[in-house]
Amino acid sequence: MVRRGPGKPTIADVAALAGVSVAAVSKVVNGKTGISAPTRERILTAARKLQWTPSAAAVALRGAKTRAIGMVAKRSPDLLSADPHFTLLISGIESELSPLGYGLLLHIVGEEPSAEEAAYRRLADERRVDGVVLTESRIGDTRFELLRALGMNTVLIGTPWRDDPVPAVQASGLDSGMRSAVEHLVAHGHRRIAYVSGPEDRVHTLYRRRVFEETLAAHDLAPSHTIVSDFTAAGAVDAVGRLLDDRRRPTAVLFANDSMAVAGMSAARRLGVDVPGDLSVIGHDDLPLGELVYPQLTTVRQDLVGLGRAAARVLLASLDEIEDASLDIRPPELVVRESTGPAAGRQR
Amino acid sequence: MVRRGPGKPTIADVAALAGVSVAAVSKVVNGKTGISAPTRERILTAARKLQWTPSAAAVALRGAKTRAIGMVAKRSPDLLSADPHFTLLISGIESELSPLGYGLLLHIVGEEPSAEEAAYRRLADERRVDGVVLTESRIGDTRFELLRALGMNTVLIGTPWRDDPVPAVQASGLDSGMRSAVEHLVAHGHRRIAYVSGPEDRVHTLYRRRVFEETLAAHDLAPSHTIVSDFTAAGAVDAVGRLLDDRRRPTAVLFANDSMAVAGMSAARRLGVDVPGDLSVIGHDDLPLGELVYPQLTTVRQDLVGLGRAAARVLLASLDEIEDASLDIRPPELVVRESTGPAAGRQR
DNA sequence: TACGCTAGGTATAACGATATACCTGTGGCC
DNA sequence: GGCCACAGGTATATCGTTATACCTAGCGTA
Repeated sequence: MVRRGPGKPTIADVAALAGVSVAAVSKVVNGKTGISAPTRERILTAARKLQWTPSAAAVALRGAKTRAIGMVAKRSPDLLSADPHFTLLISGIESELSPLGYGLLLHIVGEEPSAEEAAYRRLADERRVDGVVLTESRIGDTRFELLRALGMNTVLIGTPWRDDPVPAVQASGLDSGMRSAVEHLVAHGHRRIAYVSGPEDRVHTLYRRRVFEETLAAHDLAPSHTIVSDFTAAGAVDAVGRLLDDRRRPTAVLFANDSMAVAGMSAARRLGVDVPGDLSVIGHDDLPLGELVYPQLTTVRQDLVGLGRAAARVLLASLDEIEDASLDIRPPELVVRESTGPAAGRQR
Repeated sequence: MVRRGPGKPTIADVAALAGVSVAAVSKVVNGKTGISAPTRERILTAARKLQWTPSAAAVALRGAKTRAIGMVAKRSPDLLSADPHFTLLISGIESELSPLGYGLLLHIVGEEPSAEEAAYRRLADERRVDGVVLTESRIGDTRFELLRALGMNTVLIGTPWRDDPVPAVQASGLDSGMRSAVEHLVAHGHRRIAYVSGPEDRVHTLYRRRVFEETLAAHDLAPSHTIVSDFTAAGAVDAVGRLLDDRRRPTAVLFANDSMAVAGMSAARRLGVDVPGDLSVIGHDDLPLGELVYPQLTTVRQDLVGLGRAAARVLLASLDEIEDASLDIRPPELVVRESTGPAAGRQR
């Protein structure tokens, strides 16, 4: 049998090496007073020599703090990788958690309705995390109640459904992105503008559609088409097919995310429709993807990393890890690139 | 002061409700023998009624098993979201971990050299995870030694550097993807073929370049250009610029990942070079992105989800959670789409 | 009858860190 | 000189589970 390494040092080993009690070591590493400077030094040196760090499990058991945050992403792998929305949020969250030694416990569940709830329940029941981040606020969302019942710290990225008293983070001037997108199109002479939205159970889907319609109405216009889609490439291709089939086809389309927009652009060009010559296309989120393609995608930038960071800070504040949760999130703004132009039939 | 909910039930509460000792409860939930069927039922009912689940922290402290796996991704948020490589791996890993109640603790660190090591060290020192997944095997990789020294279960996704005795998962027939990509091009009459690789410290970069050169050599050809890039869009654009500037410009380019390939295609078209008419382009990984764009990207498919799953299984096996770690990973294969065609100057 | 054996439990010591309560020696002060 | 205060510690209960050792009743057997 092999010796299992040094067997992992414990606080007792450090105490023994420094010639003090375990309590003294604990006090030093937790910054409590009552230990003289020379003793403190001896203890710290001993800890360094043994490469000792407090065991997360023991700390968690004692203090009921796990120093971890949970997040459940409800998406199929394919969709997840096609749309790096989550990835950016996660990056933002991590960037705030890391410096404080917090970890992010991630669960990816499929579309089965019960899987998500089960995942949250497990995180809470097993006390694996100190808080959770919720994304994609949905109509009739039951997750808040569940988590409140489980006594879990929660923060939502997005707009709460109704007036749910859940802490939420969102950018100020939330409608500015969609509004300036529509106005950009109108200013370029577009009169028939379509919207391809995400699934209707999302709160932001309805919100953005409302802004879309209101902005058009302010210019005495109505949506030419509104198609409910599903964030997939296939959905986008299908939507574009239907839009272009129409005798009164739109001259511009807004998509609910960038991957649909890119897929839509390709579908249009495959049908012999030039972007932006015959059809202007606008995406949403400003993922790196949009800059990669030709023509580059005009899109509504959303500060996803900022949203992630802000969400993390809200949780950290309610865990008394930081004083002030506030962090300003850049408001959504239109990024004009190459996929939009003057309305067809007007340009010459 | 508000009563803090039910105060979270413990095993003792369950035992009390069932009228047995805590030990009896523990035995039942862990499937040990020595408890009669009726008592077992009483205990299970009590547990259900109280919604009790063992506290992860206490279990971890006792058994030294945290039921969590760690992973450190070393990338900037931008790069991470441009290239969903990691996302797919994570999906695969999660799909194996979830059913067994294991969690994935994710850390995203920037490019600073020390950050990654610090993250691994922290995972190990604090005993937050039972094992870690390593990706992107690098030349002169120090992570294995570090983790071995820390006594951490480790699995590498990719080819180990030298003969490092670290458990690794990779597809069989690893070179088949790159080889058939080159052969596809040669068969279409391409003679001047370039390769835009990722950073040179990656093991797979060198490996693929070797396969690239060997396959060409088998057809009495040599690489027209080899450019070392960095997985970014800017890097790809720059590379394409240099390739097309050359009087003896290549008629085909292979890129080390799909985002570079897509960015490269766009750059070419922006320079008035038709894809695939004037330049054939091949990517690597087969991310959903490749199907979104126009023309659709010919690429080398890699079973990233499978690799993630296999890695998770190796760890689970070494943690005695499953018997057999084996899982077959689909070998890399060429997916021919629209971005490749006959060599320019040959077609008519 | 005494003995052993087993099924079906119970009591309790870990696991590692922390907070609380409790010592102890020294100096200051009246 | 006697007493107190306080710096600088120590000893230990505790968190929730699990594993180990140990009971105990009931039955079969010599």
